[in-house]
Amino acid sequence: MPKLGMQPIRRRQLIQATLEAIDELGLADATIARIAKRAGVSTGIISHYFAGKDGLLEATMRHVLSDLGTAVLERRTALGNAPPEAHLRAIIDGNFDRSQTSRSVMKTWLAFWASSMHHRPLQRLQRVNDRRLYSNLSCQFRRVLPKQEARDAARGLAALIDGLWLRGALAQEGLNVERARQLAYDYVRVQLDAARHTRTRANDYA
Amino acid sequence: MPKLGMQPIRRRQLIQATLEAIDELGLADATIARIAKRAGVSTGIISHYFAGKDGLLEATMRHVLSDLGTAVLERRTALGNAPPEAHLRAIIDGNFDRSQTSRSVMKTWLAFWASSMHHRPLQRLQRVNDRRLYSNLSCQFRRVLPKQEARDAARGLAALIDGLWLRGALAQEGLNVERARQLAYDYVRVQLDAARHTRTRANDYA
Amino acid sequence: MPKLGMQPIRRRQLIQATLEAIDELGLADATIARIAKRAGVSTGIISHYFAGKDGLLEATMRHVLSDLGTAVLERRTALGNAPPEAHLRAIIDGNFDRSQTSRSVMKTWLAFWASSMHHRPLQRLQRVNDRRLYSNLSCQFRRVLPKQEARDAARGLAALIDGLWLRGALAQEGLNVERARQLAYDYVRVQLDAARHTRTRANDYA
Amino acid sequence: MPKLGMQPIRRRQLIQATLEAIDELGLADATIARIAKRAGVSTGIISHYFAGKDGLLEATMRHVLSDLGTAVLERRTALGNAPPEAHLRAIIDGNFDRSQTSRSVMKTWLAFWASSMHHRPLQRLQRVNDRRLYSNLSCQFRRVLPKQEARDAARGLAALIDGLWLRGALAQEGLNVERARQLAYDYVRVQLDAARHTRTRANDYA
DNA sequence: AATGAATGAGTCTTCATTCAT
DNA sequence: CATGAATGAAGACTCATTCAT
Repeated sequence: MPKLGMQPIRRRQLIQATLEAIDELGLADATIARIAKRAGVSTGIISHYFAGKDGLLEATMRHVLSDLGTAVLERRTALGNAPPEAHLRAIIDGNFDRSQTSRSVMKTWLAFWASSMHHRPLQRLQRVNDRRLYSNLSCQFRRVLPKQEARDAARGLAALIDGLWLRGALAQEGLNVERARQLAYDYVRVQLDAARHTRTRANDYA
Repeated sequence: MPKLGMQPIRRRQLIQATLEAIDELGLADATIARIAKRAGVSTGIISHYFAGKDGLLEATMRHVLSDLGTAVLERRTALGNAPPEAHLRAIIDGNFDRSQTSRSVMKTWLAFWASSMHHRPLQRLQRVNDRRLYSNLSCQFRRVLPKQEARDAARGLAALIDGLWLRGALAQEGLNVERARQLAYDYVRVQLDAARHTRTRANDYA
Repeated sequence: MPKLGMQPIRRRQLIQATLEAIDELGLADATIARIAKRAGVSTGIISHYFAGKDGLLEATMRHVLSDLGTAVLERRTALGNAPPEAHLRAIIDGNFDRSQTSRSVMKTWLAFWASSMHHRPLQRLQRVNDRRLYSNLSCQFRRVLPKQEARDAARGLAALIDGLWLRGALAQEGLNVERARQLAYDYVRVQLDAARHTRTRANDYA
Repeated sequence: MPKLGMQPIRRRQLIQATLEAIDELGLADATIARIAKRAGVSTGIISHYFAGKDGLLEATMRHVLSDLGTAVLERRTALGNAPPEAHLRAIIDGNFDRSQTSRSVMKTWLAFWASSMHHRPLQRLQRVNDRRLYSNLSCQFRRVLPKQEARDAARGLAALIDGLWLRGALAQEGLNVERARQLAYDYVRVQLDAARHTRTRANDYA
């Protein structure tokens, strides 16, 4: 019986199995045989749905990326045009969403980062994401900071977020999400405080 | 007798070739055949000197790690017991030393980070390094900050450094070392300023 | 669905090819590439069905062993509880069955004997077989001989059988099965005659 | 200082190391690197003295063979023209001499038997030895047995000796030399008794 | 005489992909 | 839609041999 609409189901199954396999074995040892076994399907099906292993990996990365985008977007749409600090916190929170801080996803991210250096399609995905984070941050900081300061604040915060993530992925004890978020909040506050002082002082001279 | 003392020469040669191969092809495609060809030697020699590919990779990571350690140490020994800010800047400078910011080394780092998640020996090396950076930073902050604040400042700065590095490795335009250092310096200054205010205010109340 | 139930067919094919390869080239030169070529399949299939070369060799030895067991058993089940001499002759005949005296099988045996000294799994198989022959013989001799004599007769006959086999394998002219069997029969007769004399004499004294 | 007459010393050293290596690792894993290390010399020296590994193995087999020949000959020259039984026992004793029943030598024998099937030079050595044993036995039996009986007795005894040896090499508990010799003696006695009966009966009819 | 560095052919194994069913 | 048998290229590793010193 040719079940209808199997495609999305199978795709989700296989992407999930891929994440698990990368978590458990690492990207290098996540062979399609093992992924297929974990998903409870045959190896042939992977080529059928993803046109090869690369397609599956790309789809998996796209999936994780999309989760990240959603996690951020959800928080921000709720805010309307709240002050910059709220939006910046929402972006931070999105980046430290539970969907992004599970060990399996963090490992996958790290693996993708490394292989994106030599894989055009992955590289494109990763760069789009990088720029999105940067421009989101930059845009918010710009509401209260001069252009150059806004950019630097965005660069610093983006680096801080990624760095906290990275060290969390590598550390024995894992990522302490609460603490990471707090450190990022602090960074935001400091940058915004600087803005306030500048403005105040500017007013003094007026 | 055959040429004596070839071992250190060959080892250096092969480690260099490994770095280049990882830079150009990525860790996954850095086969011993390609590494050997690049070094201008036969494949057999790798097993002879490193007891297999894993040994070569471990030695390569150790080499990069040792360069990093040296880069930091050199700057700090010149300082004696200068104030914390000087030491913190020296640590930052060491981490952004030219030996650590070449594209080839940054790619190698990223590759090692990813594979260290599933490779005990690499994991050990990486963790030792991680902890060294943290404890160095923590130690300096502790000279002027209460314990908890010092720790958080160290965590933040370590993450910022790694994050700047990471984003530099991934970015199309590469790492802007000058700007990265400046952002890290700013972070240090902010943390130390906080300390000064606290102390000043404490004095006010006295 | 792909061809079903290929496994037993392929396994038999590959075991047969292994026997031929060992016969022609010796165990040391029976590479899986050559075995696969002889079987008309690719090398990969060997790992697929036997999980590596060792698995194939073990399966091959097991196959030869099983043939030997069958050759002996067939002859003995036909005998019911015939006198010991008949059973002993059946065991001898089984050991010199055509399935065991082809040059290819004899060479394989010799090769396995040699490598069983340093290969646990093969050693186990070989020892089970050795003990089976000894205990079968011992058991039959015991029906007419005192314990100690029965054991020695069994040891002698087992050695004679293996020795005839061995020398047949090594000799230029090959194994003369008829003559070998006759020599073994003679050995049996002599041992049993000794038993009869003893008993007769015992009766004389009665 | 070019030491004089190193050749025989080195050769003996290397042959001894070869025997030990085969004992410990098996022929397949007795690489020249391991043999050389065991002998405390460099690998190059093996080619120098034996023109390659095959030469070393051949020399090793020749050495063992020569020990066997000596063990038999020594015992027989002491006998002069004693009766056949004494000579046959001497041959048996020589074959079970301590130089031939150490585990290391027995393993080596087995390995050589197996590889002699596909190595002309080893095969030649082995066949010369086989025939020597057979003709020695045959010659002694011939002194008291008709031609055909003598040949069969020789074939049987040769097989028995080799079989006892073989099973001793393979058995967990090793070779029980005393028991093996006794079983071979028994075989001789039986054959010679048969001769005596025949002759006696022949006389009766006279 | 002796070394051991270096080679590179040869081995086993793994794995993404294909395809007949 | 789905299977899994089969392929064969590519990988890491081993090892006998060579040769400059």
